[in-house]
Amino acid sequence: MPPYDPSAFPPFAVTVDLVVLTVRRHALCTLVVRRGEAPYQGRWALPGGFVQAAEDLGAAAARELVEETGLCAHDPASPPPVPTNGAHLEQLATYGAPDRDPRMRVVSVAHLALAPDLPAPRAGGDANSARWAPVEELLGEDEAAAAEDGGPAALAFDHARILADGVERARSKIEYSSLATAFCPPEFTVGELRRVYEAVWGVSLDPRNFHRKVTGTPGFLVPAGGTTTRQGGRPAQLFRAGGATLLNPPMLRPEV
Amino acid sequence: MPPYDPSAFPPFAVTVDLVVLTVRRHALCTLVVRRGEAPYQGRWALPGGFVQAAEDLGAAAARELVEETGLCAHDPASPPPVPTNGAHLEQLATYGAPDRDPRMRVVSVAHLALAPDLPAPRAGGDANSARWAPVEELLGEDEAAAAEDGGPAALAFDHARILADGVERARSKIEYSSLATAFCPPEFTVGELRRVYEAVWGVSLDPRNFHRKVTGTPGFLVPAGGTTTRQGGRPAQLFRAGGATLLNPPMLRPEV
DNA sequence: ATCATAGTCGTCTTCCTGACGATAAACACG
DNA sequence: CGTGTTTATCGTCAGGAAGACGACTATGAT
Repeated sequence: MPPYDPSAFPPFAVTVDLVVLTVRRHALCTLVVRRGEAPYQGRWALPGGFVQAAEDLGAAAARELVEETGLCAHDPASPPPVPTNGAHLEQLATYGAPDRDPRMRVVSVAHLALAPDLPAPRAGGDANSARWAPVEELLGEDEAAAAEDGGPAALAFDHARILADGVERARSKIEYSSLATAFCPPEFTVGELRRVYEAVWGVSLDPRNFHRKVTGTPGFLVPAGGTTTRQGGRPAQLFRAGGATLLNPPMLRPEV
Repeated sequence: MPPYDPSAFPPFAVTVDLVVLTVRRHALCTLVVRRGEAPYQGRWALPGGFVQAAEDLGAAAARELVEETGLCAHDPASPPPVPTNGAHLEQLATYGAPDRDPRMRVVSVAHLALAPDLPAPRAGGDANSARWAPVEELLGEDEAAAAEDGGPAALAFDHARILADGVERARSKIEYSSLATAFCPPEFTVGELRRVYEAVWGVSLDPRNFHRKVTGTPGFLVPAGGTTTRQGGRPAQLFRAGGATLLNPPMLRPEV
């Protein structure tokens, strides 16, 4: 079989970028790394890197995730061979505007990862430093903050758009799936899960109705057996994520 | 600014593939073209092509759509400059397994297009012929048909997976958005819209409850003023798609 | 002992949906 | 010209889910 005529198509570089989300101190945060070189030197950017020659896109994303956070991706398709603390990882979207990188034509396949609260990130590879940044701070979700912080806090390349798309994906997907449990440790309480919803959506939910909803949906939560008082107050029952991945009827996001 | 070191990353070819869906004779159909060259010579495949050097991904998809169908893509972000018959076009997912094309490393950014019923497709460019094929026939959605037709009807490359993902996206997205109107002509009746849902989901819906639902959702449908009897029976009121793009509460897909 | 905090169980009202009866307006046929 | 068929549209009713909110429980802090 003849190979493609190299003059028939332009060469591209293909990268993966990661939107790694977690909930820290009641706020939705994302992992950003400081760029050490031009362009956008010194600016914050999403972690990412080149896809290698014989590497699948999802594998490249999982590799970058390990390099940046030590998290082992929990691909729903192939169960993890290593019983480590796993994060949810899924493809988000692909960004390939011709001028998105001034050096050459780069197409980036963005992935979305959801992780429980982690210790301070370890800077990996080519990143000078890394941190968890509240997405509200990076995106300037209210107009005033956007006009004020928009300049200095703005992310490199088109990463603000990628981050916004990833946040929107997470916000909508926890409505109708059990994805919010990916933000929680393996065992968690109903209140901790509720605080995840409140942080991701930026709302406050009625604890009683939330409790009725999640405990009344078959297969969503399974009791883990113990209780905990790590949140203070009355001891709360510990749960584990159940087998159900789809939430029907969905959790309703409040209007305002 | 120095360009990238060409040895630092492997070169990729980037293509766009299209899942073009329409409803024909009560069945969900997709556009497929017959391959004229190896590999998979003579097999059906999704239409697609290389992304050009200075072309955005969405623009490449829109260009391929015009070449294959004559449809002008209706990008929600940028309103169409040409008032032609527009189709909905959105990015679907990206497929880049290292061995998905035996000739070289190809990453394909698949797009999903929804169009009203069209006349017979015109074969464009490098395609020997093109046709609208029922997705049930291509995917073999019941096990018996899959075992029987699986061999000869199977699509080239990983296009069966891409098509399945596109169909699933369409099926879920018409639940909570007004996307089903993209399958209809500019003016349509409630019954025609219901038949779209029935064809895409493969179910039958109660006409009375469906009518109550779509006419009771503010901003979903706006009366166009006339009536039609093109479906037979009592004349039905004509509607146009309203401004509301999100359907809340969503249309519920029946269990079975 | 008292208070603050968080969790859990109920109740009530409202809204939405599914099931289905009934009527209306066209056409096809004898 | 009536009758049957088809499709559209309006109404009614019961069941379920969700929002609002009261009440009680079990911890730790002071």
